[in-house]
Amino acid sequence: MQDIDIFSKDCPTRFNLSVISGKWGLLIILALADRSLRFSELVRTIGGISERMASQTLKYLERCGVVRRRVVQHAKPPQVYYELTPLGRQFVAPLSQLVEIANRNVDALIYHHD
Amino acid sequence: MQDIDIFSKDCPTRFNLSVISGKWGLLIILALADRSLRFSELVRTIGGISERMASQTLKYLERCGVVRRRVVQHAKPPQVYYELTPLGRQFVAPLSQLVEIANRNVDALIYHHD
DNA sequence: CTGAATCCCTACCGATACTG
DNA sequence: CAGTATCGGTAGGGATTCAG
Repeated sequence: MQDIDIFSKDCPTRFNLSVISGKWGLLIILALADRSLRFSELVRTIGGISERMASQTLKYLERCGVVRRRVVQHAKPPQVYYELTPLGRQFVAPLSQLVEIANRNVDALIYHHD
Repeated sequence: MQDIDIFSKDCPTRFNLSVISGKWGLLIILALADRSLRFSELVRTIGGISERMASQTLKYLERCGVVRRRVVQHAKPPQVYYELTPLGRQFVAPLSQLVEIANRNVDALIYHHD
């Protein structure tokens, strides 16, 4: 714990938070919160996401150790499941809280023009 | 509350979360968590942020009702303080939790190449 | 001190088409 | 079904300069 300062320019934690700073990371993590999903299920679940971004973001989250990819062998057509790792699961609670806050204040939070 | 579905394509909440999805929003909110800061204090606090992005992001957060701008009159040179609104303060707790998780797992979370 | 203005670049992202 | 490949637009962001 000790010397980590998120306000420091080169703080690795700052980079780590990029798992949710993108457009889709947060949504994917929450989509997988309850149960593992197949690729196409995930795409259908998250309205507006393209297959390209689903694939790309999943790969990124996997590389960060947040998501695990599980292939069901001998299945035709192939089945690939995605699920949160224990590490990824830790993010669910605070992210859910953020969403709740945003929901509660959905009227106040709107961008006020001029 | 009721019908808000974050997985729906046009969910306003999804947009609202853009206050933290950028590169600087989360850091600014946490920097202002303890006390209000002047513009240059904020820039110095958050390592690596440019004046341009500080100004731009603050304006954005202000428009969203998360940050309030307070000008001290009759001060020369001018003093401008930024502070969280009650709405903004709600985000502090979950965001702190995210940072803590990222800190705890700073080694595991690193992007794994190949 | 507190920004606004400009320039420019890149990374992100959407759309579409294609593959095993 | 589960992706990859390619193309191109756009918004995010850095560097620098200027202004009240």
